[in-house]
Amino acid sequence: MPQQDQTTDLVLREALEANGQRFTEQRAAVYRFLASTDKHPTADEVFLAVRSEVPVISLATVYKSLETLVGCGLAMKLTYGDGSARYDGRTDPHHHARCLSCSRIFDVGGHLPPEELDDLEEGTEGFQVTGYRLELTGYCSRCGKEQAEA
Amino acid sequence: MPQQDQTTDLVLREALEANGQRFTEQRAAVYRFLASTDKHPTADEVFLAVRSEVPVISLATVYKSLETLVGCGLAMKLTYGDGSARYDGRTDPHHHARCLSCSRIFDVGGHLPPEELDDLEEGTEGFQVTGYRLELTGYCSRCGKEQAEA
DNA sequence: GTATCTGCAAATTTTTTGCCAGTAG
DNA sequence: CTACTGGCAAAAAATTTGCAGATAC
Repeated sequence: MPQQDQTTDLVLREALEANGQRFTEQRAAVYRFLASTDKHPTADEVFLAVRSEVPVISLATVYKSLETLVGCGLAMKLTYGDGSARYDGRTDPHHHARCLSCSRIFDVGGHLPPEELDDLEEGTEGFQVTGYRLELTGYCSRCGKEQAEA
Repeated sequence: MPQQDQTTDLVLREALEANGQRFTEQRAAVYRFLASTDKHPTADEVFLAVRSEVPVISLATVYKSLETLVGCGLAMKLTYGDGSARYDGRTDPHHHARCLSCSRIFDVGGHLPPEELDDLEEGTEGFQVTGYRLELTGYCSRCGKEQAEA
């Protein structure tokens, strides 16, 4: 097992134990895949990818594992209008850009300055804000090109 | 029919015609309901509400009508991790605050200053930004109170 | 008159659940 | 050991679709 995977496994083990959950090979495989990609796969895509490394895993287990990871703060669940949920292994503050044509998700760095959030919170009347999610919509370079050519 | 409904119907009619679609009583009922509430109902909730006014409408038609409205720019489809999509009849720029406890959605006024968006777009490398969506997460006044009491 | 829309029921898609055997701690 | 997990298959939930009759224009 590569050095990097050992580190990843350790992170996972500690997060699981902190939440009173057990470390299992299936959860590790799901987490390793999520941590290794900058894509934002659906549960089914995770299943297909993981199955090629850990042949014995079921789709239901992938769903359960993903929810466990989300519960431990090691992944984020993203939902868009296209039917299935997507999962993101990055937990540092960042945003997403979603292509309206091909539905792929891209990472965007940076974060809003605190004063902007304060301004927004002013209008919330007793709503206690703990976080936020920002998503740009538009067309990725590939789809934008196709549009221009059409 | 109240004056306001006549205006609402006219808006709908024009938007539909601009998109080559027909004005129907079912679409009007769905749109009137969406425009009259500041809730963010699911398709099923729209169905239940509309059915009490227009007894003969089916859930499938509600789904079709909602998609038509979204296509005409008269409504927005919002998805969260809780299974079903929600629809928002407000089309002016505004944000949402979602309660992590009860899952209700609240409107938040205001919009980001353009320079913030420009900053974000810098990191997108060829992604052509057409819009954005910002969502605050936290606890609404009702659920926040319950938490404090517990 | 004709293309579009609706209602119905059936199909699809996505996600969750119950239950028994297996395994981590 | 004992409780938590995984696999399987079945169920549930959400949404979409095919088609015949109805309707807007």
